[in-house]
Amino acid sequence: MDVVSPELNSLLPDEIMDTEAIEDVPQSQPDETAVQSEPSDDTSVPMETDTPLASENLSLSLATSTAATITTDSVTGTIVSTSGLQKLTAPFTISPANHQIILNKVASSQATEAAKSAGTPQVIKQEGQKLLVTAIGKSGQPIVLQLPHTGSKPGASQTSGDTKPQTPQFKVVTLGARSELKPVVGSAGNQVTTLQPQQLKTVQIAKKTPTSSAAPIKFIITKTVNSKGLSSPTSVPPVIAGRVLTQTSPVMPPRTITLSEPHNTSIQSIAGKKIAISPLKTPSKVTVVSVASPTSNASQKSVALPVNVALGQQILTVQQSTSGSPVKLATSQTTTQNIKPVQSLAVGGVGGSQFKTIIPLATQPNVQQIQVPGSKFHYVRLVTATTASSIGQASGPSTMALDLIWMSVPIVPAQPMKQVAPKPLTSAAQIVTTTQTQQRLIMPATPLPQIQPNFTNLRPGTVLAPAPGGGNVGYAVVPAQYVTQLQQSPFVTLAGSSGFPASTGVQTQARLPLNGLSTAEATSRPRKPCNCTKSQCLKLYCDCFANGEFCNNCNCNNCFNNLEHETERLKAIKTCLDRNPEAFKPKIGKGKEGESDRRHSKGCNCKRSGCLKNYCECYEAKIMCSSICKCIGCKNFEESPERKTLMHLADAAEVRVQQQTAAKTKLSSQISDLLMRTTPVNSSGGGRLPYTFVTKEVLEATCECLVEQAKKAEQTFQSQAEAERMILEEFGHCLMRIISSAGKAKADSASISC
DNA sequence: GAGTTTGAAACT
DNA sequence: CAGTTTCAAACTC
Repeated sequence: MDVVSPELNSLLPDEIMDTEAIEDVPQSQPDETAVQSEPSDDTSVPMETDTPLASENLSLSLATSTAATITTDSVTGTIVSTSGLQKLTAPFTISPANHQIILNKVASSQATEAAKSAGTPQVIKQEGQKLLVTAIGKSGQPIVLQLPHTGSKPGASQTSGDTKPQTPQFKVVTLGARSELKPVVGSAGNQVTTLQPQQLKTVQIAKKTPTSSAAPIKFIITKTVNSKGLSSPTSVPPVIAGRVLTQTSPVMPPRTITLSEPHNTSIQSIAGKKIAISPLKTPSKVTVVSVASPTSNASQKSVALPVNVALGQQILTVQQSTSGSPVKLATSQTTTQNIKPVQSLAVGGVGGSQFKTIIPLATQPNVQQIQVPGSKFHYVRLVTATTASSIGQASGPSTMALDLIWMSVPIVPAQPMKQVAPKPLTSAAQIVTTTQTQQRLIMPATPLPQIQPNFTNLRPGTVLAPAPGGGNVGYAVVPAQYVTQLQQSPFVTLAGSSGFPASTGVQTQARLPLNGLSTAEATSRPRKPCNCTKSQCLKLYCDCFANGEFCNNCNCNNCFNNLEHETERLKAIKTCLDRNPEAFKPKIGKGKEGESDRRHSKGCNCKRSGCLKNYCECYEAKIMCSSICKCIGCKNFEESPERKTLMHLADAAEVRVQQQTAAKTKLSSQISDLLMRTTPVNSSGGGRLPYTFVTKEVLEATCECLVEQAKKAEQTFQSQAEAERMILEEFGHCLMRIISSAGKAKADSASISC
């Protein structure tokens, strides 16, 4: 196991790297019932830690037994929040079909006892927040999430007399596991324990709330890497730190849940099982992502089930790997104070697949946390097993081959949750065929015109609950940049077949909006590989580095912008931030207050390009120069005729490219269609008849007829002219018969095809 | 593809 | 902060 070395720690700002607040929470609830059943006491806090969370806490839990008994299409009940001084009751609906639970606060807390008596999972939900819990693929496998306070109000929920910062806690609880898989849990004692089936493991990460109002909260990142080293980065919008409880039955595979609290988060997927998530870009645009749940299937065997659970402002992504598709995940939480051991819970996989839990502990080397100075984001290097047998077997993880996964854990203050009216999946959404055991993300190919107006004002992470009975699809608003990544990831395409075919695709590097480019622009074209030769990709000359990305599939030489040179990279990051704290922030941001247009944060300094070439950062970002630009001879302003001309030309060129592309596509399709035809039958009425009817046999027969006709003329002593006429006449008859036969065959073919 | 131009980043 | 150098992308041929 790797831990952050003192050297690395020293490189990072204290306010970021100080993770002492992360507590190693003892697994005080080793059995299912302890976790499944929330305390009957309304004032009790359903968390294992002794830190009172009060009203800031959010908890959502689903009892294993209860979930197992959910066989109807839906279960409706009430969840009661009993966190501290605030009592919240929230009606909830559990729909096994979609495995989503939408919580809405209600004014009453009366359902506490009812829920308890009925064995109903209790969910403690913070006021104003909405939780969407998506089970991992099927009923009986609910994900229980408990969310602590958002961190935006540090200490707000503290009880009187408690001078210590509140300790929001994040917990991952996994109940049971597939028999062939064992969750691996690291403990503070540098131990690795293996969860037995049906054994409940509670991993809780405590985080002290920073005294600052901008309390960074880290959250959850889910990363799935299959056996081929492919990963499925999932962006995690701002989320409230919380608890995640994953329940698995003995026959069900353990769940892998990675949680993070990102802020300005960008996820970078890198081939080679390395994940780098950049926090350096602030999502400026949100895209609606519908989260679909698979149908219930208790017998799922090989499944890739990505589940995005939006929690507050964040989306939890839970993905279950398929066989041969190890899932690597990590739970990490950083704080600005007091590093304490952090446990991550890894869950097993299916049949040789690898579910693993990475448990970052300050004293243990299995997780390395690296904070990007000033970026409110840090990397977590996860040590994971790469051999299916090591983890998938009950023999324990001691023999597992370790691999590394890097995940960024953005630190973001939680944001208030927006209530959004449920929107059913509409036809505008991209159709995703959901297999019985698979869960897919459904992302509208178009902005869902019916609901877009509502979405445009939503904050990332907003959860749109599916309309009651409106199907099994909900929506979560996530930064658009994440959608691109999702679209690239098996989460979308995937989840698919049991063989996880989609995951076999090459994992591409994250596409981040570059310097203010719109999401569409950023996502419409892949990020260019850098060609750095002298900077080692550790200076801002390198676009990859500047965008907070690792180099991947680049053409650079002597590249240090990778995990192999983490020390150097961190130094470089620190150097850049020392030089310019805004170095990794998007250059294109909002204009002055009241201005809606984007503008370059520093302005350009162009002298020769007239700001009408891509040398100009403003022009490159497709924005006009502003008053802060120091350019000379600028022509990149609204009324500039040169700019308009260029724009028109660019538009025309783009149209031409699109047309050419469309023409090529059409032509290719037509060619393919022609090649695919086995019988060249002309489908158009009155068209040509199939030439294939003029076969060798037909020709021979025709010739025989003509010869026979010639002989007949000769035998009857016909003149040459008459003989020719007879032969030609016979030839005509032959042609007529050929045509007739062809036409008949055509008709027969048509009738068959129809 | 090589060479040139350009402007941001880095350096002094 | 200004001037210079370095650097890699954009651009031209």
